[in-house]
Amino acid sequence: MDKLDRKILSVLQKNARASLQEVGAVVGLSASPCWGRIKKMEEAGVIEGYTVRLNPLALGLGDTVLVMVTLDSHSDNTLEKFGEVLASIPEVVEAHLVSGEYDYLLRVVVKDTRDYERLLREKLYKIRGIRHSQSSFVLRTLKKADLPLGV
Amino acid sequence: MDKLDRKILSVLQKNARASLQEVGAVVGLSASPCWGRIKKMEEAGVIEGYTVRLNPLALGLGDTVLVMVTLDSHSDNTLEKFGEVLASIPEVVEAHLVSGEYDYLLRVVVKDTRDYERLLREKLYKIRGIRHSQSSFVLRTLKKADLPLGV
DNA sequence: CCTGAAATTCGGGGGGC
DNA sequence: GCCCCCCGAATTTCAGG
Repeated sequence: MDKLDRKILSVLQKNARASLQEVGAVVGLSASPCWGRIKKMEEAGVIEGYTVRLNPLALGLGDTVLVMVTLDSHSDNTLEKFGEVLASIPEVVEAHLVSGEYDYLLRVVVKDTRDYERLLREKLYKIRGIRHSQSSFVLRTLKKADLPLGV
Repeated sequence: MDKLDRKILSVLQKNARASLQEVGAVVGLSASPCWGRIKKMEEAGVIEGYTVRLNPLALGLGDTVLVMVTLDSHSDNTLEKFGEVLASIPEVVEAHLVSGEYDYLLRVVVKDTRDYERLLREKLYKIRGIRHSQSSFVLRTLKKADLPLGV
């Protein structure tokens, strides 16, 4: 992981389909060493995969909701069960155990507020062990940036 | 945007470097119509780009912090200024205007708690117009999923 | 809108420096 | 380590159904 590796990652973060020659041109290498470095970072687990950035609105997913959750009990069992249930709800795209006033922060993506109400009623409110939850709608996204690689 | 398009996106979300033949094999098409559909979705803005999923820990970025911010004033000017300042801080990887008890939720990625303290002191606390802020560390991530495409 | 094939570009892997 | 070159595979274009 030297400066060149970080430069390569920075290019790939902006466009993961850039050809090796394009990557090489930016970082000042030819294609083959770039290829070797990328393979190495894939094997080392630095690169976890390649994905597409989608526009949720264009897909009919108009609302993102941040849900702050507090659990009743903090036993290993409750925690594990909660994780399992969340894994089975596709609208829950992120779930984090956090420090502070509440226990979890979920990011939920839905079509609209009606869809969210349905999700709350049919899925989230049915989860046992939730003491309290608070929903916060994303009204506007000001920034969505790549990881800071310092290059 | 029919079922096939969503299926293609679902494949690309899991692996944006899948060859057109691999994509085609999954959705039941040959390579060329897949290519055409992908191009169309790129032009329509459904696909915003391709990126790499990185392991922050492997890059020395050990801590993710969620910062809830309340502003003093909600004038257009304050709001715009705040956005501009956030744009210039690479550690702030996401910033959302939200409904509810506070105004903004930021996602900040740093090396460690010392690094976060430095960021707070040198950058965030210097921003004019912040009434209150509250930091919440991500202790564990239970889920990180693709957008729900219903396929 | 698809299939299938042709032309072009790219990925993946050697050998030399 | 990197660069250059080669071969097989992928992308992209375009005929025809």
